[in-house]
Amino acid sequence: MLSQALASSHSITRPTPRLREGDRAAPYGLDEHLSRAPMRGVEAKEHVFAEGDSRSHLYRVETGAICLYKVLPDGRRQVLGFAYPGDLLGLGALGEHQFNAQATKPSRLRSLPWSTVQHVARQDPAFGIKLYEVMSQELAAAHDLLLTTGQRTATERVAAFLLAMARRGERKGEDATTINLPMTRSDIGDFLGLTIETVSRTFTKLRQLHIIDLAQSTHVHIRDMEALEGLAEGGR
Amino acid sequence: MLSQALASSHSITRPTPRLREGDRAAPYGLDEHLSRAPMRGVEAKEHVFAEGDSRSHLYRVETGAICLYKVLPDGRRQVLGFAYPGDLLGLGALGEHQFNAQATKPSRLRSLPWSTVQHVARQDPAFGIKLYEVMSQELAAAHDLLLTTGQRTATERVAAFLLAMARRGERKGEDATTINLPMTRSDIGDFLGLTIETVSRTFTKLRQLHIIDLAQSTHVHIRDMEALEGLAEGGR
DNA sequence: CGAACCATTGACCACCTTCAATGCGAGTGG
DNA sequence: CCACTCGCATTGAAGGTGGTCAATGGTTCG
Repeated sequence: MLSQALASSHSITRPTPRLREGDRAAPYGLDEHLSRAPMRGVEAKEHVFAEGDSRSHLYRVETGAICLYKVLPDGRRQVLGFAYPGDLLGLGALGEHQFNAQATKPSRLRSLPWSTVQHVARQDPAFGIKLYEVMSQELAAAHDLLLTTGQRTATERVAAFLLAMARRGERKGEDATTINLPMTRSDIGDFLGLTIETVSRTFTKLRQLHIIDLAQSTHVHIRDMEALEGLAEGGR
Repeated sequence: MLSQALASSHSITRPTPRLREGDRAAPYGLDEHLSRAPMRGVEAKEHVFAEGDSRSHLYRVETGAICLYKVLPDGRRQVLGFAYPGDLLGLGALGEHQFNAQATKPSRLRSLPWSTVQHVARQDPAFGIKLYEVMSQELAAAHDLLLTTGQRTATERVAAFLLAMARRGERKGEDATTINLPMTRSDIGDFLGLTIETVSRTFTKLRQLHIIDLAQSTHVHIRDMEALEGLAEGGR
């Protein structure tokens, strides 16, 4: 058993946990309801919901990008993740929302009242299990981010972030070497636990190393994928 | 609606998100099975399971304390949390465990095969929903830890950690001003994203400020709860 | 064209890490 | 019973990474 080999900690070599985006795909049954649900448009910087709001609706992002974050009383902000088209929004313990959800650019979402979700749950006894699996993926994504913000250096964090974005685009059929960043440096910094200056300097450093191109600040082209992967894993 | 007031970010004042321990209480039905489940003993430093192991059992901690962590290839470690008596262990997406679970001291756990869990799920249509709620709490705890490791200073992190431990003890009927730490400085450091030296120095600093007493390294007495709360919230 | 916002770059510095030595407590064997 | 050892915690000194403060540059939008 593996437990034996782990008698002392710090001795494990595994595939690096990657910074993953929680793919919040909707379970069957819910999909149909969502596809018929009314569309809600939000402008850039507008909030879909805020921490403390009662959990009135379940959302699915159709277009745009939503930034999920928590704030400390003095304004320091931690971005927990981003929701992209196809992702579910608003899942979580009953009662109130535990974080804020703010559009980083004009976006559209399908919104389904929780009463409908509960209706679906009653129809489908396996529905709860599916929600559980969605939450498990969210939790795994949060754990990966914890590992990143808690242990990695600035360069590693930015490299891991870019790779995660590239892979996300790839899964959606886009070119893996081309990344479009639908968020500001501030969003990225607060996501990775860095300041905007450090994020910017790290981008510049990657550009000077010929690992990426930066035509515009929102448009990244990966020149050297292997180097980027090397940096993300422990290249400091 | 609150969304209005949030048109610009960084303008929110809410009760500070506290570093919370995920109370992994078992849903009804499962409890009965768990109470009859065989007990498994683990020694200090022994692993209950490792990342990559197949998810064969669901555990409930009966005595002791279990450290949950992930490691990077070069050995850097992020502790995701600790499981104490009453907490469930081994929940998560199907397939493989996503992190390691290692006893910090001699511990005992009830272990239930996943086949039994699935049996319970078939009996109780609401069981999935309960699992979902448990995972939601886990996710909220992970988000709080993210906010802490990503944004707080060393002093704030340690203060928040001590407060979380004090409140946990309080909920179990213990004196809120007395904390027993069933883990090493290394575990605490890897939990908070700090080195053992910084953790140790911060403890010393809190002692010199007459906020805590440190009879032994594992035994903390809180002298000034309000000061500790102040530090945790933004006292730097 | 001007204004507002965001990103970049530079200089300085603080906090935390790193490296190293010492202290302390528990367990073991002489 | 004491000496020895091992693991863990504490303390000190030095250095680096990333933060802070500030100025400049670029882009978008009215």
